[in-house]
Amino acid sequence: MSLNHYKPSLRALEVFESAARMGGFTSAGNELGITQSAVSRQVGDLEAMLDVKLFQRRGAHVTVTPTGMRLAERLAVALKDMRAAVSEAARSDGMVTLSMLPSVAAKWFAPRLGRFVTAHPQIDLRVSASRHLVDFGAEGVDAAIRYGRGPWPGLAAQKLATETVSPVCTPFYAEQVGLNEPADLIQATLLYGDIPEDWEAWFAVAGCTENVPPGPRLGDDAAILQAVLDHQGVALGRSRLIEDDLASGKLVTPFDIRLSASHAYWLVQPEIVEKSDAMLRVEDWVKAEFD
Amino acid sequence: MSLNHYKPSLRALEVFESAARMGGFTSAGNELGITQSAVSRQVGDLEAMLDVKLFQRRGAHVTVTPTGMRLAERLAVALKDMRAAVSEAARSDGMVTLSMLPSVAAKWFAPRLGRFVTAHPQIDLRVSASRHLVDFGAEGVDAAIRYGRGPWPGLAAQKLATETVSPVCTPFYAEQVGLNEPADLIQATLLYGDIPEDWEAWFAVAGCTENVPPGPRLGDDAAILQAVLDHQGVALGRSRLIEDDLASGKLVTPFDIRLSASHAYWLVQPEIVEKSDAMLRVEDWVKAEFD
DNA sequence: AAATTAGCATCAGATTAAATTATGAAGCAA
DNA sequence: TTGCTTCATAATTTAATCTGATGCTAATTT
Repeated sequence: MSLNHYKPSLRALEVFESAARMGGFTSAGNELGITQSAVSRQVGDLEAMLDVKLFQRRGAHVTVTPTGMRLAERLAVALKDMRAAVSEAARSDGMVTLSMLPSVAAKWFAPRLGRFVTAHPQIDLRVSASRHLVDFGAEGVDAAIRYGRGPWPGLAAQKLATETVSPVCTPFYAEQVGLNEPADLIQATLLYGDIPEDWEAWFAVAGCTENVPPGPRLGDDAAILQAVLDHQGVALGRSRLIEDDLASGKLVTPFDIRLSASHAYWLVQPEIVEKSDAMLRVEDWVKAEFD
Repeated sequence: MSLNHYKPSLRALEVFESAARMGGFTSAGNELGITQSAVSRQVGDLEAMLDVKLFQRRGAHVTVTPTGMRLAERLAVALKDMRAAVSEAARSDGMVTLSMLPSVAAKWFAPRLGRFVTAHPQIDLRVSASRHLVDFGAEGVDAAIRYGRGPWPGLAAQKLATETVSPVCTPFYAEQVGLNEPADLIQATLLYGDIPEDWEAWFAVAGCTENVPPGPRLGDDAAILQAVLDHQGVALGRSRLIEDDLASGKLVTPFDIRLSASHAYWLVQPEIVEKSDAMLRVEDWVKAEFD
């Protein structure tokens, strides 16, 4: 029956889609910059190949059949996607997208962004701040700064830095509650973050035998730091994220007792992918900034 | 800079996608049934056209760049869609898909299906039973039987039939409750359907001045008829949907008082689409069955 | 009814795109 | 080094696609 069993050229599909959308072969030819004759042949060949009527001919007019309509609609979507993907790819040269947690973006990256732009004006560096494990290919992300235990399957991970955690609060809050030694924390509001076990671990390191008082769990580290800045309580601050606020005096660490964090910062990238020049420079810069 | 600003041939994209997925030009060529050389050229031309590096070359090996990776992933999805659409279209010849409400499918269509198949063995008629207003193109539906006021914008609607509604219940239930005149319904459980106002309208037609008692609203007409068959109460039955159960004696209409329904049955199709022979025959059959 | 018009089909030939073959170079492994 | 694999490039061939002329059909106008 069908000799040439279906695997029509994409060109034929493209032409057909236009014909269906424009409602005629002449206007489709117009849109595509080819003649009516060419459109007619492509459509005819496609119909023969699929052994399906895509248009009903009646003299000077053609009308899509339901089958043709459905095919055309699906092709239209796919073609649009392809064109969008292509034009994005064409635009994305010299662009590097870095994914990281909102807290890292706000507290580590943002203060350094100005310096990066000065050092590398030709690189279009973008940050995608999100809390989920990013899908590099699908989301157009080139690399990620992750906070975790690493490594991750299928991904190349380079350890950037470890850090310590210690209680932080505002100077005002420390004085108000009277934080002189770890045991005074019993009187304070403890804010719990992404890794709630850390408070217990810190109390152990501090040699404090009292029960660890409970407190609100706000979830997002950026939100917790904001709460601390608002004099809401004491949180365990990650050394890499509180540098700035300590330097400016907005926050203080009332005790000099630090717990080594169980998680570290990593620079993560898909394994099979080749790094661009821009990417390599971003990578070097990130590593340098973490030292 | 870029002479041939982007509008690469779909073939080039197809070839590139394969190369990215297979991780090499030779194996891509293999997959596509062409030579390595052809792949190399397509990819090279594509890169030149977009002015983007899609692969990093190092002697005998190529590695996708992040940009290439992202492009390839998106193309892969689109190409898969296109191929699926094509092979579905090829398969869907002589097939007609009819959308209707589950209640209509169960009570009107199902009893007639055998007859249709006998009369038109060469037509592959499919029924899509759903309660939402179907999107013909996207869902691959050729026509719909709708119950409503019509017409609908962009759609060609032919009125099939009007109908009447009247209370129905099982003979057992009628006797148990003692349904002799409309006022006896006060003692019964009234089941409310998609158009709850109808009970009130029917009471008015019946000349019954009592307050209409409340009752459960089950929503789906098919569910309501099932509840009636289970001796759960009295519902307003649409004449077109209860024919069978009345004929078989499973249901009775205790009073011969009928309300003309505000809604009618319509055969609905997209306007711009050309009906196939199979579709025309289905259409004729549906109309005939509604008389 | 005849003429006109718009739009599609079809054919032979021209043009362009794509693929091939042959060859060279770059990396990698023994 | 010597193979071995794989990609790049160039010249050539092949295949796909397009064109232009012409004929056809159905609808519309005269």
